[in-house]
Amino acid sequence: MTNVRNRTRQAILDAAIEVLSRNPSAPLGEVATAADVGRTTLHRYFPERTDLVAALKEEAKLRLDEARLRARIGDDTGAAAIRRLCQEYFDLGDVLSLLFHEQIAFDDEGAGDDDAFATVVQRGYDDGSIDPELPVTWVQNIIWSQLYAGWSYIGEAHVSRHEALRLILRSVEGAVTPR
Amino acid sequence: MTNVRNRTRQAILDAAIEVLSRNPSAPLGEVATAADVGRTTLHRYFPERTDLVAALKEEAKLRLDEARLRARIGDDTGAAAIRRLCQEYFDLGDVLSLLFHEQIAFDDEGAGDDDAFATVVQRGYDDGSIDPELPVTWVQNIIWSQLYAGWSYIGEAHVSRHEALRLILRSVEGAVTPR
DNA sequence: CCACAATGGAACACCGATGTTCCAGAAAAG
DNA sequence: CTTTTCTGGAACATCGGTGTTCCATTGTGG
Repeated sequence: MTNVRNRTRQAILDAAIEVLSRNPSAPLGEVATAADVGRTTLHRYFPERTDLVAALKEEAKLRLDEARLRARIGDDTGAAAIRRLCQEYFDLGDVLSLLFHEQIAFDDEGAGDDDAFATVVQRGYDDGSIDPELPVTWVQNIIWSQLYAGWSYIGEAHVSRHEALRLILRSVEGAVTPR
Repeated sequence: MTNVRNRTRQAILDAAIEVLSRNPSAPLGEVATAADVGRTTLHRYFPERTDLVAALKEEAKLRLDEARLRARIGDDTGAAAIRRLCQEYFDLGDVLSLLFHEQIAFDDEGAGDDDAFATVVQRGYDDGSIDPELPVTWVQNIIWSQLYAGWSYIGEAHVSRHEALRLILRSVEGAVTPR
């Protein structure tokens, strides 16, 4: 039934996120294996590789939106909102690496997201928690790059997720706060 | 003669840096074309793809070392030294993207480089220009991720190299300075 | 000018990933 | 239990990148 199909489809997507985030050009067979599914079945759900990648972008965008909602970026000062946003994004884990390796990142998030983010930063300019010298897009870049740095740091330095998150928040705040 | 050979070899390496930094899995034919060289010739200098990649790592390490020397990281405060290091690294351009896409980055730079860097950061701890809460490796991560962010920012936001560098330096300094 | 080195194009075999088809077995729905 | 759906393995054709060989051409150095 459609229930089974959804479950299989989701299993494939999850596996794809895990595998392709580490190696964007991994063969589809690896994805299928990771999803505990035959390669045939994978092709049944996503006829071509591009179809899988497209669905993956959708999925990523979805999770990104959810994270943004959880962060309640409308509350508090701009900097505080961004801090919460970083925390939520951090928990996305593999999705982040995926967003990096593919060039799906910023521009592609959909206009709605960009606007919401711009509003937050603007609020930060006004309430004095974000340096007005830094353009909105640059603030965005800082966040992404620090998140990526944090995740790779976990792998390199054998550090807990918690500690990595602490460093990320510290660095982003330092980079964004007016001097 | 060996003179001609060196020139050809270098042309291939330069082209490889340019092409593979944008797309690490680009076919060798593209590299050859970019180098104005026949694919046959490329194979004559680098029999297998892995040979080219290895030589590329050498070349990158070389340029990295040169940049570090130019930065004179032994002088001034720790933060000032790191600032100059960022400037020099920034000028490496494509090499940076290459170092990112391959996993050649940090760990692989050779122990000598790591030690030199650790010394600088330590000096920063002592002279109060770098926050002692931030581990050496994390400072390293900040630098790399901000440099990468800066270069992608140039492509996205249509901003001059100079402006991107300014933002990088501003952000790194903010992230590293004790509060 | 001559000999030798270096080059690039063409043709080839090879390999791994991709996408397709077919079929038999498992699982869910009725 | 029976029917229908979903699955996964095997076999296959195809395609693009890789690495090799051969040969004719260019050009560099003596």
